[in-house]
This record gives sequence, structure tokens and C-alpha cells, in this order.
Amino acid sequence: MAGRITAVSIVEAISADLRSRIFSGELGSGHTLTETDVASSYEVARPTAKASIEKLVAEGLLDRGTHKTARVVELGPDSVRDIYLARAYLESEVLRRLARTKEVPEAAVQANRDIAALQTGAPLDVIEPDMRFHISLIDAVGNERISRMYRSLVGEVKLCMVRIQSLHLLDTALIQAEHQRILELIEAGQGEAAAELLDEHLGRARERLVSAMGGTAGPEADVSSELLPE
Amino acid sequence: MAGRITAVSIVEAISADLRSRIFSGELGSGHTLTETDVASSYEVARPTAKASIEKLVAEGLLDRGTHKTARVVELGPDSVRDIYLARAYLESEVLRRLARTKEVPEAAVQANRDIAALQTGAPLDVIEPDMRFHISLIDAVGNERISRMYRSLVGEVKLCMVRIQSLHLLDTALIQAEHQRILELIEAGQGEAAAELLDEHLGRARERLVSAMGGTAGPEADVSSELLPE
DNA sequence: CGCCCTACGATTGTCTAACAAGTACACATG
DNA sequence: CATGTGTACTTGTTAGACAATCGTAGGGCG
Repeated sequence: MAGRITAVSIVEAISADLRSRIFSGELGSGHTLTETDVASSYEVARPTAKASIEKLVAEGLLDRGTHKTARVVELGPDSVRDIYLARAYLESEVLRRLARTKEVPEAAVQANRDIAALQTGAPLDVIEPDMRFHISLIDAVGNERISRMYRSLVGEVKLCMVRIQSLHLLDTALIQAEHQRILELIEAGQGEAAAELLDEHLGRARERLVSAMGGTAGPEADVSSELLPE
Repeated sequence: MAGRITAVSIVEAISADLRSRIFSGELGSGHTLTETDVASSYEVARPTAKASIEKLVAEGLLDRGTHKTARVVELGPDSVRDIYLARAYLESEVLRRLARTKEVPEAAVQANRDIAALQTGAPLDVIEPDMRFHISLIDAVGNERISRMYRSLVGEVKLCMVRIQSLHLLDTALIQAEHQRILELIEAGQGEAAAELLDEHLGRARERLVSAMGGTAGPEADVSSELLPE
């Protein structure tokens, strides 16, 4: 087979393209997407564009109220905390259950190897294998719904990331070491310890994100920032 | 405030009506819903009906492939296990975290009181307060995304329930007692024990559902059932 | 007689065109 | 300065139509 042929509907194709443009940062937070704009830029009818937009709204990537123009969601510090806490809930429980059977998913090991081999590259290159590491752990329990839920969270995480340029704060070596330790704890059957380490791991990432976006004051930014001199 | 006024769109209204008809069992598993049928029966245009159907597909209540008629999802034993395991994942982690702060949500206490006060009623009446109990626990951690995820699972659980008539298997007193014990364990800060009890609680409910639907052989029924004499 | 192929009906995907209804912002008025 | 009005832009919904596709029933051939 020379690459699976994909005969997706137009709606899906447009959704996919918009999604990747959002993740790439081309469509930044707060960017508005009117139905007519989408329709004309992709040369489709408005109902088709409407369907594409509503698909992304359902995914949580776009935001829109009745009779209002859709816009790329703006994730403030509160949202970031919500997302990362949700990740921690899902993933720490997964670690506990994996530890019971001492099951270390090969895909996670490979993802972490990729991080280690990455030492020299651009700082953003760590994101992809990092996400792959976490997704591998989730998928290892073989629960379709849990996997789906986690993927939707990952989508929002990526959305956070594109807002941050200063990702050189990322300490690739530290990330890789913590991942390694988590895998070891699973293998040793110490689920509780693995869950705790993960909590710290995600908590640190979360606070780094929050502080990095603190200056740009998202919609849920605390009021004190309005009192600062401009 | 004398009841919030709700000016929902037509699409939402139709989705809501279809949803309740699905949950009530009026639209049973495998029931087909063509766009034209929905359009004519609600006296709306086909695109409107289409949007309503697609909304329910996104929720996981309907199932449909390209160019194929939408049908109410058929949940086999494997799906039931997947759903209940996902519930266990989310909820047991929630219990652990609630136990850390020894926080017993009042709404959950109330829901369990309602179950206790229910002793004499029809056996299906236990479902509503039971769901409310579990949802209260989830909501208590105040994480928007976790709550959303759990609610989508609850939707599928209700879908399972309507397939089963023989719900007199439900032991209301046992359910109520286990709930009570879970709340006590949270208050005592024993998250691990609470999580374990919940696992049993949900596991029992799951196996009861699976065996109750075993005769009707869902799509994921194991092959041996095909070997049985008809 | 059974099997493959084709033609048909039913259904969905998409488009064009249009009107109704709502929001947001500027403007005029008291 | 607050309030009301109005206009432009956008979305919600409809109607009708055509193409593409799926399932099935019927006809031709071995």
C-alpha cells in the first residue's frame, strides 16, 4: 500500500486545514473566522463552511455564541490550570493501573528515546515526542473513550503552546529524565509514586506555561494586572 | 429570577428532543433516522435536520458513516466495559483527590438521601439520583473539562440502561449503603480505600449490565454466542 | 439453478439564492 | 452624558436542485 487514500468530505478537509492552521499559530488566539470568509477562501458554499466551523467549535478549538462570529479560543491561566489538572486526573490513574500489571508500553519508551536523541535541535521539537510519550501511556490501557478524551485535551494543550514563544525554558534533559523515572516506577509496580511524580511533572509544565503567558494577560487573568502601569 | 428564559436554536431544540426520545427508549438501539424523516416530522428544512443529527453523532448517541443513514448506537458488552472502565478511571481519581481535602460534597449526600427515601418506588427511579450522586462527586473537584467528559459518559450509560428492562436486579439498599461508605471513606481521608470500593461498585454494576444484555447479543458479543442453538 | 452484473430507488453531500433575525457600532437626540 | 435609533455585517433557516453513493432487486450467463 502506497499511503492510504483519504476520500474525506469537504467539511472534514476544511476542518482539518483550519485545525492545522490554528495549531501552527497562523490563526492566533482571538482570530475571528466568519462563515463567509471561510466559504470564499476555500471556494465552497457557506453551509459547508458553517459545518466546518461548528465541527471545530465542538472540538473546543473555536468559540462562538449564537449570532456571533466564531473566534479561536483564548486560553487564560485558569483554562491552562483546568486543562493540566484534567490531564493529571486521567494520566495519574492510568499510571496506577499500568503499575498494577507492571506494563511498560514500548511506544512510550521509544518516544522518550526520541527525546533523548533530540539534544541539539530546536527547542520546539520536544513537543511532538513529549505528547507522543503521554499519549502512548494513555493508549496502553486500551480504553477507547479515555484515549479520545485525552486527545481532546492534547489539542487544547497544543493551543496553549502556540501562544508561547519562549519555550527555551524547556529543559529537555529534565523532561527526559522524569519520563524515564516514571517508566521505571511503573515497571517496579509503584503506581502511587509514579502518579505523584507525574503530578509534579505536569504541575511544573503548567506553572511554566501560566507564567509564560502571564505577561500577555489572557481573558481569565487576575484583576491585579489591570492595575499595573502600562 | 423566575426561571431562566431559553431561546435555543431550532437545531438545539430538535437535538434535545431526539436525545430525550433516545433516552426514554422510544428510539431503540439500531433505530434509523434519515434526514428527510427528521426534517418532515419536525417540519424543518433538511439542512436543519442534518445539523441536529450531526450534533448527536458528535455526542456519541448516534452512529453514521458517510452516505449512510444515522442510527441509534448499539452498545455491546465490549462498549459497556469500555464505558464503565472509563467511569472508574475518572471517578476513582476524583475520590482520591477529594479524600486529600476530606471534602464531602453536600449534593452527593443529598442524592444518597434521595435514594434512601425512595425505598418503595419503581425500580427505575433509582437511576436518576444514582447518576446525580456520581456527577456530584465529579463536579466537586470543580474541573470543567472533567465534568464535561463524565457527562458524556453518563449519556452513554443511560443509553445502556434503556436496553435493559430487568432492572429489578438493582438492590437499592446495597447501592445506597455503598455510596454511604464511599462518602465516609472520603471524610476519613482514605482515598485509596474509597477508590477500591468504587471500582467494585462500578464493576458489579457493569457485570450486571453485561449479563442482562448477554441474551440480546450486541454487536460486540463474543463469538461463542453464535454457536449456541437458536 | 445459482452467481455475477447492472439498473433503480433511496439517501446523503453539496450548492445556489434568498430572507429573517440578531449583534455591534456609530450616530443623533434629549 | 445617557438613551434611543439605525445601519452594516453576520448568522439562522429555508427552498429547491443536482451529483455521488449505497443497498437491493432483477436480468443475463455459465
